[in-house]
Amino acid sequence: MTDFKDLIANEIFDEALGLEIEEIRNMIEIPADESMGDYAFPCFRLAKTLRKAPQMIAEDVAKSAGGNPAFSKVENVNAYVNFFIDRAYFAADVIKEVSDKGDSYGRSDVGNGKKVIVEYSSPNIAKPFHIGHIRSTVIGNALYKLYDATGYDTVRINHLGDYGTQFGKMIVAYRKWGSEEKLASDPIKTLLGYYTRFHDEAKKDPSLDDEARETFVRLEAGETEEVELWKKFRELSLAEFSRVYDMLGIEFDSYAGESFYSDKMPRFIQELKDKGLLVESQGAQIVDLEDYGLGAAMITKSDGSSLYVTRDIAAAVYRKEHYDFYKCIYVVASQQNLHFKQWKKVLELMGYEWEKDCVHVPFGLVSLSDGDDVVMMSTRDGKVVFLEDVLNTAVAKTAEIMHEKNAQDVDIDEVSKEVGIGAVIFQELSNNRIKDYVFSWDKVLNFDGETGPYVQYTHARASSVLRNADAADLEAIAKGDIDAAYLSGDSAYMLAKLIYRVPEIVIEAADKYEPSILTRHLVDIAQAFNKFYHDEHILVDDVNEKRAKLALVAVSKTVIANCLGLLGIKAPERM
RNA sequence: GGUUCCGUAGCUCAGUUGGAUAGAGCAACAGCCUUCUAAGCUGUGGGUCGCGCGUUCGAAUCGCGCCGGAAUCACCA
Repeated sequence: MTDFKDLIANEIFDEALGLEIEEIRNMIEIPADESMGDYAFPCFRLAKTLRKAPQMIAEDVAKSAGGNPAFSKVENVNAYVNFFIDRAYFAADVIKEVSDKGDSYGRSDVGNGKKVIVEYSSPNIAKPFHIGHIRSTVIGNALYKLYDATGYDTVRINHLGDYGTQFGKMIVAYRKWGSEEKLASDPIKTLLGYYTRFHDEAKKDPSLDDEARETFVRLEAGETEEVELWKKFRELSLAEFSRVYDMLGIEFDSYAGESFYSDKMPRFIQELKDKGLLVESQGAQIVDLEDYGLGAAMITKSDGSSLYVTRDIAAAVYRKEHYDFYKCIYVVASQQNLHFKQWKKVLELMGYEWEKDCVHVPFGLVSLSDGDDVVMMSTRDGKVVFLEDVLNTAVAKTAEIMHEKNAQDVDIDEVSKEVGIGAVIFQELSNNRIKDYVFSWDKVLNFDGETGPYVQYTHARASSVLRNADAADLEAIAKGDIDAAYLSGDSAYMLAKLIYRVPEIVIEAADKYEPSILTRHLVDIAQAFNKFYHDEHILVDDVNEKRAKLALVAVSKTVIANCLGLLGIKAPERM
């Protein structure tokens, strides 16, 4: 595919301007308005060095840069030099590229096989998956796919919250009030019941908390009885989580959670001591980070047991030694910003220079509305929306709509899952990660406008047009036997331009750890396709015109499916 | 109180690493199915880009100061 910025930079280049080709390339921008061309080169900055009015510079550049057949027009407007690309040339270029690449259009090899670890989802064992957990899960999955698509060698880690004092609590509760049959029949709800009961009782009798801490100490010391119970809780929980992961189509390469690092910590505690970083404070061992404005990072509690930071240090070093990563990405809520800053600082003080390659990718908080108030989700107080309920409701609503519309030749069972779950994922990925939001049923169940179903619908619509085409037409476009001159209308051109940008958008989304960049672009593509669909009749009598338009439809369908795939969403043929 | 993040249309949000007249969707209203899927398309109304000062040829975007909201600040993760 032609790189038009390169092409333009080479046209503009002139030693008298005093700019390298690469500098010129970086200055080229895309005008806000179509009528001002496809690419623009602003000359303001040159005014100083050339000691000439920017308009005059633009005029000169425009004069010398014309003449290439790829451009239909090059003109200056005030200080801008505007480039108009020849539309037929452009459409032919884009269609050929997407047709050749097919499923791999949008992928690139900028990662050059370097190892990238993505840690995401990481739920706490023994607690239900709620709507807050979807963020790390879905954003992390999209980032994994984006890194995979840009040529990195990826490892997906589910850093399970399967350790810590909470398991001391759970074991104490189970021993006091537990029942094996209840646990087997509905594990998560039963475990959750123990957990909430523990907290209620501990309010009255604080000695329970001490008992829980002691129990965790025994668990960490490897006492058989505690370890057996903990194993049981972990396995039962994992089985339930995998049901949700299956619905979302999400997999992991490793489930090495916090417990995995339990026996790997003493080495680092010793190392911290040896390096003179560890200080005793009120019976606990800390690293003092006051000088960096980061407070104190607690490494071991006064009873000697470990903490979050300790386990994360062990995990990071283990991963570096085991995977030798180029980059390790942590998709974890912004609530833990301080924790990650402390942890990185400790690694830095320990002399691990590669801590710079560890990236915390934070995301905003999901809260619930409670009357006029907005409240944080709380499993304990029952103020919680379960992810599985949201997914099931979205699927049911989709099936209802499909029945209303009398969908023909469609497996409603299958497609309603793809669309309903796709809607939930899509919504999660459509805003900037960092934004907080308040969960709303109306919003997740809205399938109009900038939504997953809208994009999927566009894909199904394109598929439908292709089904209505003749075999001879499809054969011709497969061979590339088309006349792109029929694709110079505004809406066809707009669509082609958006498709052209997909590979760079994928790279940008990965670089910025921001799947929403791709989601937004995908909505733009769907809008452009629908406009094209309405503006121009596709299956016209004129064979050449029909084939050119069909080629653009086929290419659009491929691109939409590829982009949905990168977000972890299915692209049904009919809906 | 310290630190970090957020503030753009009634609501939810984009805004291309400082550029040309600030854009979508939802909601409201008005149109478009005897041609390819109306989960669609077209149009109308709706803005002191939280406020102020500064840097610059140029600021929603960068700096500083306020105002408002959120998260977080040692034995949870």
